[in-house]
Amino acid sequence: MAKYHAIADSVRAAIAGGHYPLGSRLPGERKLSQEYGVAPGTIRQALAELVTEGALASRQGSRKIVMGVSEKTGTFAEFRSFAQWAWSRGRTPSGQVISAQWQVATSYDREQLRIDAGRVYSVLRIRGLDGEPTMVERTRYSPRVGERVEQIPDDCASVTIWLADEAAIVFARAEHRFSACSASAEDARHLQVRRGAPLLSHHRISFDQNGTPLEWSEDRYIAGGVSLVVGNSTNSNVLRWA
Amino acid sequence: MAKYHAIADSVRAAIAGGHYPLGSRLPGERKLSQEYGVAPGTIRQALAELVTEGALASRQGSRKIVMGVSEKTGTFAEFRSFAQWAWSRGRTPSGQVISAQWQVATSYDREQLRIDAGRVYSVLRIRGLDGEPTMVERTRYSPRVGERVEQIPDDCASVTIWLADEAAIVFARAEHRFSACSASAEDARHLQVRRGAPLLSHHRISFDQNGTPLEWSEDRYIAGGVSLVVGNSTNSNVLRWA
DNA sequence: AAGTGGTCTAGACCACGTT
DNA sequence: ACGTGGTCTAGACCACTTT
Repeated sequence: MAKYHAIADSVRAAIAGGHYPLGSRLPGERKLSQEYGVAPGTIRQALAELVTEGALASRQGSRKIVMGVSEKTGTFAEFRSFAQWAWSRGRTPSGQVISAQWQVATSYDREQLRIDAGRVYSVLRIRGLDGEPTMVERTRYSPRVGERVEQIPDDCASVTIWLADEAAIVFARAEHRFSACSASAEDARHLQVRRGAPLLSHHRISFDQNGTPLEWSEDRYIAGGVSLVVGNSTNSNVLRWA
Repeated sequence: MAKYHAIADSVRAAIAGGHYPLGSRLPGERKLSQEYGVAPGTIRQALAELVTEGALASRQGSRKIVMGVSEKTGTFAEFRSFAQWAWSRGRTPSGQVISAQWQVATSYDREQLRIDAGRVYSVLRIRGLDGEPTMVERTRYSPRVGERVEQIPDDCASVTIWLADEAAIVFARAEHRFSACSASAEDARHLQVRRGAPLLSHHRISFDQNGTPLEWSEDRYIAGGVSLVVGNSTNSNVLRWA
Protein backbone atom coordinates (compact mmCIF):
# COMPACT_ATOMS: atom_id res chain seq x y z
CA MET A 1 0.00 0.00 0.00
CA ALA A 2 1.23 3.47 -0.90
CA LYS A 3 2.47 5.63 1.97
CA TYR A 4 0.13 8.48 1.15
CA HIS A 5 -2.84 6.14 1.22
CA ALA A 6 -1.80 4.67 4.56
CA ILE A 7 -1.43 8.18 5.97
CA ALA A 8 -4.88 9.11 4.68
CA ASP A 9 -6.30 6.06 6.45
CA SER A 10 -4.50 7.05 9.63
CA VAL A 11 -5.85 10.61 9.56
CA ARG A 12 -9.32 9.31 8.70
CA ALA A 13 -9.18 7.03 11.73
CA ALA A 14 -7.95 9.90 13.93
CA ILE A 15 -10.95 11.98 12.85
CA ALA A 16 -13.39 9.13 13.41
CA GLY A 17 -11.80 8.46 16.81
CA GLY A 18 -12.26 12.06 17.89
CA HIS A 19 -8.53 12.80 18.02
CA TYR A 20 -9.18 15.63 15.57
CA PRO A 21 -12.57 16.97 16.68
CA LEU A 22 -15.16 18.03 14.15
CA GLY A 23 -14.72 21.68 13.22
CA SER A 24 -11.16 21.86 14.55
CA ARG A 25 -8.13 22.64 12.44
CA LEU A 26 -5.67 19.98 11.36
CA PRO A 27 -1.94 20.47 12.12
CA GLY A 28 0.02 22.14 9.31
CA GLU A 29 1.44 20.08 6.49
CA ARG A 30 5.02 20.69 7.56
CA LYS A 31 4.22 19.54 11.08
CA LEU A 32 2.51 16.39 9.80
CA SER A 33 5.38 15.59 7.45
CA GLN A 34 7.70 15.57 10.49
CA GLU A 35 5.29 13.47 12.57
CA TYR A 36 4.98 10.84 9.87
CA GLY A 37 8.59 11.15 8.74
CA VAL A 38 7.77 11.72 5.07
CA ALA A 39 8.26 14.50 2.54
CA PRO A 40 5.72 17.35 2.50
CA GLY A 41 4.47 16.30 -0.91
CA THR A 42 3.43 12.91 0.42
CA ILE A 43 1.35 14.56 3.13
CA ARG A 44 -0.25 16.81 0.53
CA GLN A 45 -1.26 13.77 -1.50
CA ALA A 46 -2.75 12.10 1.56
CA LEU A 47 -4.77 15.15 2.55
CA ALA A 48 -5.92 15.68 -1.04
CA GLU A 49 -7.64 12.31 -0.77
CA LEU A 50 -9.54 13.46 2.31
CA VAL A 51 -10.46 16.80 0.74
CA THR A 52 -11.89 14.93 -2.26
CA GLU A 53 -14.00 12.81 0.07
CA GLY A 54 -15.25 15.92 1.83
CA ALA A 55 -13.68 14.86 5.13
CA LEU A 56 -11.57 18.02 5.17
CA ALA A 57 -12.28 21.56 3.99
CA SER A 58 -9.38 23.41 2.42
CA ARG A 59 -8.64 27.12 1.97
CA GLN A 60 -5.36 28.61 0.94
CA GLY A 61 -3.51 30.20 3.86
CA SER A 62 -5.55 28.46 6.54
CA ARG A 63 -5.09 25.07 8.13
CA LYS A 64 -7.48 22.39 6.90
CA ILE A 65 -10.76 22.10 8.77
CA VAL A 66 -12.20 18.78 9.91
CA MET A 67 -15.63 18.17 8.37
CA GLY A 68 -16.07 14.62 9.68
CA VAL A 69 -15.75 11.28 7.92
CA SER A 70 -18.75 10.18 5.88
CA GLU A 71 -20.01 6.64 5.99
CA LYS A 72 -17.88 4.53 3.73
CA THR A 73 -17.84 6.08 0.29
CA GLY A 74 -18.83 3.62 -2.38
CA THR A 75 -16.14 2.35 -4.67
CA PHE A 76 -16.58 2.44 -8.42
CA ALA A 77 -17.34 -1.27 -8.52
CA GLU A 78 -20.00 -0.97 -5.86
CA PHE A 79 -21.61 1.90 -7.68
CA ARG A 80 -21.69 0.05 -10.98
CA SER A 81 -22.74 -3.35 -9.80
CA PHE A 82 -26.04 -3.91 -8.06
CA ALA A 83 -24.81 -7.11 -6.44
CA GLN A 84 -21.62 -5.59 -5.09
CA TRP A 85 -23.50 -2.59 -3.80
CA ALA A 86 -26.09 -4.73 -2.05
CA TRP A 87 -23.49 -6.88 -0.30
CA SER A 88 -21.51 -3.86 0.81
CA ARG A 89 -24.66 -2.62 2.55
CA GLY A 90 -25.29 -5.95 4.22
CA ARG A 91 -28.30 -6.78 2.08
CA THR A 92 -29.00 -9.85 0.01
CA PRO A 93 -29.36 -9.27 -3.72
CA SER A 94 -31.45 -11.53 -5.88
CA GLY A 95 -31.75 -11.55 -9.63
CA GLN A 96 -33.72 -13.22 -12.36
CA VAL A 97 -33.25 -13.10 -16.10
CA ILE A 98 -36.63 -12.61 -17.76
CA SER A 99 -35.38 -12.67 -21.33
CA ALA A 100 -32.07 -12.71 -23.16
CA GLN A 101 -31.63 -12.64 -26.91
CA TRP A 102 -29.60 -11.27 -29.81
CA GLN A 103 -31.23 -8.35 -31.55
CA VAL A 104 -30.41 -6.24 -34.56
CA ALA A 105 -28.64 -3.11 -33.30
CA THR A 106 -30.77 0.02 -33.50
CA SER A 107 -29.22 3.33 -34.49
CA TYR A 108 -29.23 4.26 -30.80
CA ASP A 109 -27.36 1.05 -29.92
CA ARG A 110 -24.80 1.73 -32.64
CA GLU A 111 -24.25 5.27 -31.44
CA GLN A 112 -23.94 4.41 -27.75
CA LEU A 113 -21.77 1.33 -28.23
CA ARG A 114 -19.84 2.78 -31.17
CA ILE A 115 -20.33 -0.27 -33.38
CA ASP A 116 -20.86 -0.17 -37.13
CA ALA A 117 -23.73 -2.56 -37.51
CA GLY A 118 -24.65 -6.08 -36.50
CA ARG A 119 -26.37 -7.16 -33.35
CA VAL A 120 -26.47 -6.60 -29.63
CA TYR A 121 -27.24 -9.00 -26.81
CA SER A 122 -30.34 -7.75 -25.05
CA VAL A 123 -31.10 -8.82 -21.50
CA LEU A 124 -34.04 -8.02 -19.25
CA ARG A 125 -33.45 -8.71 -15.58
CA ILE A 126 -35.40 -8.20 -12.39
CA ARG A 127 -33.37 -7.57 -9.27
CA GLY A 128 -34.44 -7.60 -5.67
CA LEU A 129 -33.20 -6.80 -2.20
CA ASP A 130 -33.94 -9.24 0.62
CA GLY A 131 -36.59 -10.86 -1.55
CA GLU A 132 -38.42 -7.65 -2.50
CA PRO A 133 -38.41 -6.72 -6.20
CA THR A 134 -36.53 -3.44 -6.40
CA MET A 135 -35.34 -2.79 -9.89
CA VAL A 136 -35.89 -3.75 -13.51
CA GLU A 137 -32.79 -3.65 -15.71
CA ARG A 138 -32.70 -3.51 -19.49
CA THR A 139 -29.19 -3.98 -20.86
CA ARG A 140 -27.68 -4.06 -24.36
CA TYR A 141 -24.23 -5.64 -24.55
CA SER A 142 -21.84 -5.02 -27.41
CA PRO A 143 -21.14 -8.20 -29.45
CA ARG A 144 -17.79 -8.95 -27.81
CA VAL A 145 -19.30 -8.78 -24.33
CA GLY A 146 -22.59 -10.40 -25.27
CA GLU A 147 -20.82 -13.54 -26.49
CA ARG A 148 -19.42 -13.97 -23.01
CA VAL A 149 -22.58 -12.98 -21.15
CA GLU A 150 -24.38 -15.72 -23.06
CA GLN A 151 -22.11 -18.30 -21.43
CA ILE A 152 -22.66 -17.10 -17.90
CA PRO A 153 -24.40 -19.74 -15.76
CA ASP A 154 -27.86 -18.81 -14.52
CA ASP A 155 -26.85 -18.94 -10.88
CA CYS A 156 -23.96 -16.51 -11.29
CA ALA A 157 -24.12 -13.94 -8.52
CA SER A 158 -22.44 -11.01 -10.26
CA VAL A 159 -22.06 -10.52 -14.00
CA THR A 160 -19.39 -7.88 -13.41
CA ILE A 161 -17.17 -10.16 -11.34
CA TRP A 162 -17.68 -13.12 -13.69
CA LEU A 163 -16.66 -11.09 -16.76
CA ALA A 164 -13.54 -9.80 -15.00
CA ASP A 165 -12.43 -13.22 -13.79
CA GLU A 166 -13.43 -15.42 -16.71
CA ALA A 167 -13.20 -13.15 -19.72
CA ALA A 168 -10.76 -10.40 -18.66
CA ILE A 169 -13.43 -7.83 -19.46
CA VAL A 170 -13.00 -5.05 -16.92
CA PHE A 171 -15.39 -2.17 -16.38
CA ALA A 172 -13.29 0.93 -15.78
CA ARG A 173 -15.54 3.92 -16.34
CA ALA A 174 -19.21 4.69 -16.65
CA GLU A 175 -21.53 7.58 -17.33
CA HIS A 176 -24.80 7.70 -15.46
CA ARG A 177 -27.95 9.73 -16.02
CA PHE A 178 -30.69 9.98 -13.43
CA SER A 179 -34.25 11.17 -13.77
CA ALA A 180 -37.77 10.32 -12.71
CA CYS A 181 -40.20 8.34 -14.85
CA SER A 182 -43.53 6.52 -14.67
CA ALA A 183 -43.80 2.76 -14.49
CA SER A 184 -44.84 1.20 -17.80
CA ALA A 185 -47.25 -1.72 -17.83
CA GLU A 186 -44.30 -4.10 -18.04
CA ASP A 187 -42.42 -2.31 -15.23
CA ALA A 188 -45.52 -2.41 -13.06
CA ARG A 189 -45.97 -6.14 -13.57
CA HIS A 190 -42.38 -7.00 -12.67
CA LEU A 191 -42.01 -4.58 -9.76
CA GLN A 192 -45.47 -5.20 -8.35
CA VAL A 193 -46.41 -1.54 -8.34
CA ARG A 194 -49.29 0.20 -10.06
CA ARG A 195 -48.90 1.44 -13.60
CA GLY A 196 -47.67 5.06 -13.60
CA ALA A 197 -45.98 4.72 -10.22
CA PRO A 198 -42.89 6.94 -9.80
CA LEU A 199 -39.57 5.25 -10.59
CA LEU A 200 -35.98 6.43 -10.47
CA SER A 201 -34.48 5.95 -13.91
CA HIS A 202 -30.77 5.20 -14.09
CA HIS A 203 -29.32 5.25 -17.59
CA ARG A 204 -25.76 3.97 -17.77
CA ILE A 205 -22.99 3.45 -20.31
CA SER A 206 -19.93 1.47 -19.25
CA PHE A 207 -16.45 1.45 -20.77
CA ASP A 208 -13.32 -0.65 -20.39
CA GLN A 209 -9.83 0.71 -19.69
CA ASN A 210 -9.32 1.56 -23.36
CA GLY A 211 -12.47 3.64 -23.53
CA THR A 212 -14.37 1.05 -25.56
CA PRO A 213 -18.09 0.94 -24.72
CA LEU A 214 -19.12 -2.42 -23.27
CA GLU A 215 -22.83 -2.03 -22.59
CA TRP A 216 -25.59 0.45 -22.06
CA SER A 217 -28.45 -0.08 -19.71
CA GLU A 218 -31.55 1.51 -18.30
CA ASP A 219 -32.36 0.51 -14.73
CA ARG A 220 -35.61 1.56 -13.06
CA TYR A 221 -35.83 1.56 -9.26
CA ILE A 222 -38.95 1.69 -7.15
CA ALA A 223 -39.32 4.90 -5.14
CA GLY A 224 -38.03 4.70 -1.59
CA GLY A 225 -35.95 1.61 -2.22
CA VAL A 226 -32.62 3.24 -2.85
CA SER A 227 -31.31 6.73 -3.41
CA LEU A 228 -28.20 8.21 -4.95
CA VAL A 229 -25.95 10.26 -2.69
CA VAL A 230 -23.53 12.81 -4.08
CA GLY A 231 -21.16 15.09 -2.23
CA ASN A 232 -19.59 17.99 -4.05
CA SER A 233 -17.46 21.00 -3.31
CA THR A 234 -15.64 23.76 -5.11
CA ASN A 235 -12.96 21.20 -5.86
CA SER A 236 -14.52 17.86 -6.40
CA ASN A 237 -17.44 15.45 -6.41
CA VAL A 238 -17.95 12.12 -4.74
CA LEU A 239 -20.96 9.89 -5.06
CA ARG A 240 -22.35 6.71 -3.55
CA TRP A 241 -25.56 4.80 -3.13
CA ALA A 242 -27.46 4.83 0.14
CA MET B 1 -4.04 31.27 -13.69
CA ALA B 2 -1.90 28.36 -12.57
CA LYS B 3 0.36 26.77 -15.15
CA TYR B 4 -1.05 23.30 -14.62
CA HIS B 5 -4.57 24.58 -15.20
CA ALA B 6 -3.56 26.39 -18.38
CA ILE B 7 -1.90 23.21 -19.63
CA ALA B 8 -5.04 21.20 -18.84
CA ASP B 9 -7.05 23.69 -20.89
CA SER B 10 -4.58 23.41 -23.74
CA VAL B 11 -4.74 19.60 -23.78
CA ARG B 12 -8.53 19.70 -23.50
CA ALA B 13 -8.66 21.98 -26.53
CA ALA B 14 -6.27 19.71 -28.43
CA ILE B 15 -8.58 16.77 -27.79
CA ALA B 16 -11.68 18.70 -28.78
CA GLY B 17 -9.89 19.91 -31.92
CA GLY B 18 -9.02 16.38 -32.95
CA HIS B 19 -5.29 16.86 -32.51
CA TYR B 20 -5.37 13.91 -30.11
CA PRO B 21 -7.95 11.59 -31.69
CA LEU B 22 -10.44 9.71 -29.57
CA GLY B 23 -9.02 6.36 -28.50
CA SER B 24 -5.42 7.34 -29.23
CA ARG B 25 -2.67 7.52 -26.66
CA LEU B 26 -1.34 10.79 -25.31
CA PRO B 27 2.40 11.51 -25.48
CA GLY B 28 4.34 10.47 -22.38
CA GLU B 29 4.57 12.81 -19.42
CA ARG B 30 8.30 13.38 -19.90
CA LYS B 31 7.72 14.31 -23.54
CA LEU B 32 4.95 16.72 -22.63
CA SER B 33 7.03 18.35 -19.90
CA GLN B 34 9.64 19.15 -22.54
CA GLU B 35 7.05 20.42 -25.01
CA TYR B 36 5.54 22.77 -22.46
CA GLY B 37 8.85 23.57 -20.78
CA VAL B 38 7.71 22.72 -17.27
CA ALA B 39 8.66 20.18 -14.63
CA PRO B 40 7.15 16.68 -14.91
CA GLY B 41 5.15 17.20 -11.74
CA THR B 42 3.31 20.12 -13.30
CA ILE B 43 2.29 17.96 -16.25
CA ARG B 44 1.09 15.25 -13.87
CA GLN B 45 -1.09 17.77 -12.09
CA ALA B 46 -2.57 18.97 -15.39
CA LEU B 47 -3.35 15.45 -16.59
CA ALA B 48 -4.80 14.49 -13.21
CA GLU B 49 -7.43 17.16 -13.83
CA LEU B 50 -8.39 15.55 -17.13
CA VAL B 51 -8.43 12.04 -15.64
CA THR B 52 -10.82 13.28 -12.94
CA GLU B 53 -13.10 14.69 -15.63
CA GLY B 54 -13.04 11.38 -17.47
CA ALA B 55 -11.41 12.96 -20.53
CA LEU B 56 -8.42 10.63 -20.16
CA ALA B 57 -8.16 7.02 -18.99
CA SER B 58 -5.13 6.16 -16.96
CA ARG B 59 -3.33 2.84 -16.34
CA GLN B 60 0.06 2.44 -14.77
CA GLY B 61 2.71 1.55 -17.32
CA SER B 62 0.65 2.64 -20.33
CA ARG B 63 0.28 6.07 -21.90
CA LYS B 64 -2.98 7.82 -21.10
CA ILE B 65 -5.84 7.09 -23.47
CA VAL B 66 -8.07 9.84 -24.91
CA MET B 67 -11.72 9.28 -23.94
CA GLY B 68 -13.00 12.54 -25.39
CA VAL B 69 -14.04 15.75 -23.70
CA SER B 70 -17.53 15.78 -22.25
CA GLU B 71 -19.80 18.73 -22.70
CA LYS B 72 -18.76 21.37 -20.25
CA THR B 73 -18.69 19.81 -16.80
CA GLY B 74 -20.79 21.75 -14.39
CA THR B 75 -18.95 23.75 -11.76
CA PHE B 76 -19.89 23.46 -8.13
CA ALA B 77 -21.76 26.76 -8.25
CA GLU B 78 -23.76 25.71 -11.29
CA PHE B 79 -24.69 22.45 -9.68
CA ARG B 80 -25.81 24.11 -6.47
CA SER B 81 -27.68 27.05 -7.92
CA PHE B 82 -30.66 26.58 -10.16
CA ALA B 83 -30.25 30.03 -11.67
CA GLN B 84 -26.58 29.61 -12.47
CA TRP B 85 -27.19 26.20 -13.94
CA ALA B 86 -30.03 27.50 -16.12
CA TRP B 87 -27.98 30.42 -17.45
CA SER B 88 -25.04 28.15 -18.23
CA ARG B 89 -27.34 26.02 -20.37
CA GLY B 90 -28.70 29.01 -22.23
CA ARG B 91 -32.12 28.82 -20.62
CA THR B 92 -34.03 31.49 -18.77
CA PRO B 93 -34.76 30.74 -15.12
CA SER B 94 -37.74 32.21 -13.38
CA GLY B 95 -38.61 32.04 -9.73
CA GLN B 96 -41.39 32.97 -7.39
CA VAL B 97 -41.46 32.92 -3.61
CA ILE B 98 -44.76 31.38 -2.48
CA SER B 99 -44.17 31.73 1.24
CA ALA B 100 -41.34 32.77 3.55
CA GLN B 101 -41.49 32.74 7.33
CA TRP B 102 -39.59 32.03 10.53
CA GLN B 103 -40.51 28.70 12.08
CA VAL B 104 -39.55 26.86 15.26
CA ALA B 105 -36.75 24.45 14.36
CA THR B 106 -37.82 20.82 14.31
CA SER B 107 -35.50 18.13 15.62
CA TYR B 108 -34.66 17.32 12.00
CA ASP B 109 -33.75 20.97 11.34
CA ARG B 110 -31.55 21.03 14.45
CA GLU B 111 -29.76 17.87 13.43
CA GLN B 112 -29.17 18.88 9.82
CA LEU B 113 -28.16 22.46 10.54
CA ARG B 114 -26.36 21.61 13.79
CA ILE B 115 -28.10 24.31 15.82
CA ASP B 116 -29.15 23.96 19.44
CA ALA B 117 -32.62 25.35 19.31
CA GLY B 118 -34.41 28.45 18.05
CA ARG B 119 -35.86 29.01 14.66
CA VAL B 120 -35.21 28.52 10.98
CA TYR B 121 -36.24 30.64 8.01
CA SER B 122 -38.48 28.53 5.83
CA VAL B 123 -38.99 29.39 2.18
CA LEU B 124 -41.16 27.77 -0.49
CA ARG B 125 -40.24 28.68 -4.04
CA ILE B 126 -41.43 27.66 -7.47
CA ARG B 127 -38.85 27.77 -10.21
CA GLY B 128 -39.31 27.54 -13.93
CA LEU B 129 -37.38 27.25 -17.15
CA ASP B 130 -38.37 29.40 -20.11
CA GLY B 131 -41.69 30.08 -18.41
CA GLU B 132 -42.58 26.45 -17.68
CA PRO B 133 -42.86 25.49 -14.00
CA THR B 134 -40.13 22.92 -13.44
CA MET B 135 -39.33 22.60 -9.78
CA VAL B 136 -40.69 23.26 -6.31
CA GLU B 137 -38.09 24.06 -3.67
CA ARG B 138 -38.55 23.87 0.10
CA THR B 139 -35.60 25.38 1.98
CA ARG B 140 -34.75 25.84 5.67
CA TYR B 141 -32.03 28.40 6.33
CA SER B 142 -30.04 28.51 9.55
CA PRO B 143 -30.67 31.72 11.58
CA ARG B 144 -27.50 33.49 10.47
CA VAL B 145 -28.33 32.94 6.80
CA GLY B 146 -32.07 33.45 7.17
CA GLU B 147 -31.56 36.96 8.55
CA ARG B 148 -29.84 37.88 5.31
CA VAL B 149 -32.20 35.99 3.02
CA GLU B 150 -35.03 38.00 4.53
CA GLN B 151 -33.43 41.18 3.20
CA ILE B 152 -33.03 39.94 -0.35
CA PRO B 153 -35.11 41.93 -2.82
CA ASP B 154 -37.88 40.00 -4.58
CA ASP B 155 -36.41 40.51 -8.01
CA CYS B 156 -33.02 39.08 -7.08
CA ALA B 157 -31.92 36.65 -9.79
CA SER B 158 -29.75 34.35 -7.67
CA VAL B 159 -29.83 33.96 -3.91
CA THR B 160 -26.43 32.27 -3.97
CA ILE B 161 -24.73 35.17 -5.75
CA TRP B 162 -26.47 37.78 -3.60
CA LEU B 163 -25.38 36.11 -0.35
CA ALA B 164 -21.78 35.88 -1.54
CA ASP B 165 -21.60 39.50 -2.67
CA GLU B 166 -23.67 41.24 -0.01
CA ALA B 167 -23.22 39.07 3.08
CA ALA B 168 -19.93 37.24 2.49
CA ILE B 169 -21.77 33.95 2.93
CA VAL B 170 -20.13 31.49 0.57
CA PHE B 171 -21.42 28.03 -0.25
CA ALA B 172 -18.40 25.74 -0.41
CA ARG B 173 -19.68 22.18 -0.15
CA ALA B 174 -22.93 20.31 -0.39
CA GLU B 175 -24.33 16.82 0.00
CA HIS B 176 -27.07 15.72 -2.35
CA ARG B 177 -29.47 12.82 -2.24
CA PHE B 178 -31.61 11.80 -5.20
CA SER B 179 -34.63 9.57 -5.38
CA ALA B 180 -38.04 9.32 -7.01
CA CYS B 181 -41.26 10.40 -5.30
CA SER B 182 -44.92 11.13 -6.05
CA ALA B 183 -46.30 14.64 -6.38
CA SER B 184 -48.24 15.72 -3.30
CA ALA B 185 -51.40 17.76 -3.72
CA GLU B 186 -49.38 20.94 -3.12
CA ASP B 187 -46.66 19.87 -5.56
CA ALA B 188 -49.27 19.05 -8.18
CA ARG B 189 -50.92 22.46 -7.85
CA HIS B 190 -47.66 24.38 -8.22
CA LEU B 191 -46.13 22.28 -10.97
CA GLN B 192 -49.36 21.83 -12.91
CA VAL B 193 -49.12 18.06 -12.96
CA ARG B 194 -51.55 15.48 -11.66
CA ARG B 195 -51.32 14.34 -8.07
CA GLY B 196 -49.09 11.27 -7.77
CA ALA B 197 -47.09 12.20 -10.87
CA PRO B 198 -43.45 11.04 -10.76
CA LEU B 199 -40.97 13.64 -9.52
CA LEU B 200 -37.21 13.62 -9.05
CA SER B 201 -36.47 14.47 -5.43
CA HIS B 202 -33.23 16.30 -4.70
CA HIS B 203 -32.39 16.63 -1.02
CA ARG B 204 -29.46 18.94 -0.32
CA ILE B 205 -27.43 20.23 2.61
CA SER B 206 -25.00 23.09 1.97
CA PHE B 207 -21.97 24.16 4.02
CA ASP B 208 -19.62 27.14 4.07
CA GLN B 209 -15.80 26.95 3.99
CA ASN B 210 -15.66 26.22 7.72
CA GLY B 211 -17.98 23.27 7.44
CA THR B 212 -20.89 25.09 9.06
CA PRO B 213 -24.27 24.05 7.65
CA LEU B 214 -26.05 26.96 5.96
CA GLU B 215 -29.32 25.45 4.71
CA TRP B 216 -31.05 22.24 3.84
CA SER B 217 -33.55 21.92 1.05
CA GLU B 218 -35.75 19.47 -0.78
CA ASP B 219 -36.28 20.26 -4.44
CA ARG B 220 -38.74 18.31 -6.56
CA TYR B 221 -38.38 18.32 -10.34
CA ILE B 222 -40.94 17.28 -12.90
CA ALA B 223 -40.03 14.17 -14.86
CA GLY B 224 -38.36 14.85 -18.19
CA GLY B 225 -37.44 18.40 -17.33
CA VAL B 226 -33.91 17.87 -16.14
CA SER B 227 -31.70 14.94 -15.30
CA LEU B 228 -28.58 14.46 -13.25
CA VAL B 229 -25.50 13.24 -15.08
CA VAL B 230 -22.65 11.54 -13.27
CA GLY B 231 -19.44 10.12 -14.69
CA ASN B 232 -17.36 7.82 -12.56
CA SER B 233 -14.31 5.64 -12.89
CA THR B 234 -12.03 3.54 -10.76
CA ASN B 235 -10.44 6.77 -9.62
CA SER B 236 -13.02 9.47 -9.43
CA ASN B 237 -16.49 10.86 -9.93
CA VAL B 238 -17.75 13.91 -11.74
CA LEU B 239 -21.30 15.11 -11.95
CA ARG B 240 -23.32 17.72 -13.77
CA TRP B 241 -26.85 18.57 -14.77
CA ALA B 242 -28.12 17.99 -18.29
C1' DA C 1 4.77 39.84 10.82
C1' DA C 2 4.32 35.10 10.95
C1' DG C 3 2.15 30.95 9.54
C1' DT C 4 0.01 28.17 6.05
C1' DG C 5 -1.53 26.14 1.86
C1' DG C 6 -0.92 26.41 -3.40
C1' DT C 7 2.25 25.91 -6.90
C1' DC C 8 6.47 24.52 -9.04
C1' DT C 9 11.14 22.54 -9.70
C1' DA C 10 14.40 18.59 -10.60
C1' DG C 11 15.38 14.92 -9.75
C1' DA C 12 14.99 9.38 -7.95
C1' DC C 13 13.25 4.46 -7.79
C1' DC C 14 9.71 0.99 -8.55
C1' DA C 15 5.67 -1.58 -10.66
C1' DC C 16 3.50 -2.40 -14.66
C1' DG C 17 2.46 -2.51 -19.82
C1' DT C 18 4.24 -2.84 -24.34
C1' DT C 19 7.19 -4.55 -27.75
C1' DA D 1 14.38 -4.94 -22.51
C1' DC D 2 12.39 -0.74 -22.56
C1' DG D 3 9.08 2.86 -21.91
C1' DT D 4 5.61 4.66 -18.92
C1' DG D 5 2.99 6.05 -15.12
C1' DG D 6 2.88 5.85 -9.81
C1' DT D 7 5.20 7.24 -5.89
C1' DC D 8 8.41 9.86 -3.19
C1' DT D 9 12.07 13.22 -1.88
C1' DA D 10 13.75 17.95 -0.61
C1' DG D 11 13.61 21.78 -1.37
C1' DA D 12 11.80 26.96 -3.35
C1' DC D 13 8.66 31.07 -3.87
C1' DC D 14 4.13 33.22 -3.75
C1' DA D 15 -0.75 34.25 -2.21
C1' DC D 16 -3.55 34.18 1.35
C1' DT D 17 -5.11 33.88 6.39
C1' DT D 18 -4.29 34.55 10.99
C1' DT D 19 -2.38 36.80 14.91
